[in-house]
Amino acid sequence: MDTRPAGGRTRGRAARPRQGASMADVAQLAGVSSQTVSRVSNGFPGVTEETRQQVMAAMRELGYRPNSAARALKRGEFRTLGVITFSLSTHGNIRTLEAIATSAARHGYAVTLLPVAVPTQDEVNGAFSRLGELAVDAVIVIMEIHLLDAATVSLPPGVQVVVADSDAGDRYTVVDTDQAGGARDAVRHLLDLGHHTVWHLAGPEDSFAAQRRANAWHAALTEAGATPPPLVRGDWSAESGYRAGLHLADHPDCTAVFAANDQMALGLLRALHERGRRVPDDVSVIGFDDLPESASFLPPLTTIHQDFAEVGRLCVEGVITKIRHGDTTHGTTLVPTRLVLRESTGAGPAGPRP
Amino acid sequence: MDTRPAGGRTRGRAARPRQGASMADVAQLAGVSSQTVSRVSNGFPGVTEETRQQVMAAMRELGYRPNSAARALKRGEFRTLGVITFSLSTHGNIRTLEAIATSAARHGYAVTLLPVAVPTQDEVNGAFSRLGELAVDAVIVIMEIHLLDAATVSLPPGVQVVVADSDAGDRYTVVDTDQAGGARDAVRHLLDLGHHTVWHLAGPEDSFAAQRRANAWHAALTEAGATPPPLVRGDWSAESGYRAGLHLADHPDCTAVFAANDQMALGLLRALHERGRRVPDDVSVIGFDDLPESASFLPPLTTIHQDFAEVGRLCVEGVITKIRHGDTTHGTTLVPTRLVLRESTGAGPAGPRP
DNA sequence: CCAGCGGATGTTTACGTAAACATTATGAGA
DNA sequence: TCTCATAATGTTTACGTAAACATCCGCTGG
Repeated sequence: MDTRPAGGRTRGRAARPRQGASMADVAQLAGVSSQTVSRVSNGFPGVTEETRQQVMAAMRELGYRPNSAARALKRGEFRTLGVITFSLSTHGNIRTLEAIATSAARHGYAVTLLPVAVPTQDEVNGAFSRLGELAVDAVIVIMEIHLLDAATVSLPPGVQVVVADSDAGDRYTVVDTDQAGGARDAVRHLLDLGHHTVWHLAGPEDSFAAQRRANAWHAALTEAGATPPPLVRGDWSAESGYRAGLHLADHPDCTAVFAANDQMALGLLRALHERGRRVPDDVSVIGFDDLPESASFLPPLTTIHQDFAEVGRLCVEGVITKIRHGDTTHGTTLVPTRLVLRESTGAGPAGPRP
Repeated sequence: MDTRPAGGRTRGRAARPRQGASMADVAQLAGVSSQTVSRVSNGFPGVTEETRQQVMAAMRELGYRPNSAARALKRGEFRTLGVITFSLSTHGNIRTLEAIATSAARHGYAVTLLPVAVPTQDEVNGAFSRLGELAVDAVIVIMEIHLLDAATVSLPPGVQVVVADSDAGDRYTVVDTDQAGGARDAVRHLLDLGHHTVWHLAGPEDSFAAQRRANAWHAALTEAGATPPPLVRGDWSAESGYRAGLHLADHPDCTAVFAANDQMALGLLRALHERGRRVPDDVSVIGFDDLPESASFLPPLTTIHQDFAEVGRLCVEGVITKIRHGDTTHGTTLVPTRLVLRESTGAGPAGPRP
């Protein structure tokens, strides 16, 4: 019996750093060729049950694990998806990322994270150039498209891309929440409750999601014959919502506010409370996102639920389809939203519609 | 001039799926050997400036990108860290992950995500066995240790591990927030404000973080000569905080509550408000985590700030040190917390201490 | 004037896997 | 009994890179 430690080599360098037994080692122990080990390892047919068992036993004994680098080199694919996103600070990005990771795992893909700390152009370029050397077959970008557009570094050839949370269906495959539909639902909900019009606390100007929510808000109002009040600008943060709320509290004719996300709605609620305006009696507030915490706001927040999990899932399936079929078509897939009724919205001055 | 498309091959299979030019292609175009290309690619000395420029030009022309699979195979390392975590649902995990990704990138490492959807034992085992085939040099586990302990699958040999958010310094290298210190600070702050004692809204029983916060709460109280009230159990969610709050609101002698996280504190605030108990006039509330939103709670929440970024950074540095030096020692690194004073805590019945 | 040195570059080889091809058994049908 | 097909297994080779070693060159110093 061979008494050398598992993974030892007869010839060559004493210390192979970290990497256990190879196919050759297993083959030797099992008394077969390494090709047979390969067949067993990949579950290929044409191996006797007896041989298979021997090989399996040898694998167990040596603690054999396929070397994924060698595999990737041979197969020409990594079975890995890259995810580019700047900062995981927003709830949506995280939920999407989580769904991507889960969905990718289900398809046998690993997920590699490419964080872009600061969303400057340099950082984005850096991420994309790093990407070139990265072991990924495809990339999912969770990022506002203008940053992607401005990137001077081109994507490595052969690396497929799907973009989430953006609108560039003409140049990329895009999966996104139906921002416009959700915003429209929010506005209609408030109008249906009898509010003459709806104010909008928008996200930052450079965000397409914010822009589309604001556009849809405006369109839904004019469609319904209501006069859009001046748009109030926030930056997604609760703090900015608070500041905007102090401002809005001074408008006595403001009875309904659609905040472009739940965090700003939170700040808004605080400001209104401080200024003695009751929600929903004096002012109705609706948010967008449906954070887990939103149900515990004061009062619990009526909001538009986004199905981030579905967005992530569709991103992965889209990108894997592209890998499989070398697909180069573009297009946008929209994931519907859902109105979640809680206690922050109530009847307006005109009374609820029948 | 050669008119074949870049990356084309004279011999062999027509369609090499996705993979551009190789070193050999660059070498041929530049009129040098592939070894020289390798030297240029890795920035090694011993190459004339003139040759270097020629090679670089050829690289650009062919869009050459080093094949990371081949590199990994040759070098025996992947320059990749795996991160195991179940669900990215908690603020802390995400912040830690973000810091890990950023810090890893700075060290030239990529980060691969290993999500464990449901924290069942099977799932954890699955993640660990997938890990064996995964292209990672080391693993950072963000997980309660009891799940790691119960995993029947052993880690692949040669893969270093660092655990965050846990306490297993005797068996693993651990980086964690100083849970006990933070909890002690929270309790002392409330006692200093003149509260006779402090109630505790704890996290779930199976969480070590929750357990340590609860233990420290108890210890700090007895140390100070105060009588610990019965512990109230939550599950980290705002909803559970709300339920607990309804319960606590009925105790007239409850003037100060230390919630084990900010989300439960949020629910607690809502319940107290609903029951007409003013914060901080009637009841003081302190949280733990310092979510970005906590400053916009009603009222803004006094809380214990956790430095997740530091935890992530230390995890990466720890694990890279281990990789470099084959370190097998264990030990725990604690990251200090910081008391963030806002408006949810105020003077107790005994009045603030001098 | 030549040995010898050192810098620049080329050649060989191995990393671990798996496709492609080659070889050896086994058994069925003529 | 002797093909010949077929299944089981072995052998060769290539994937792209980089370490190790080999070669070539010009120049310095004796």
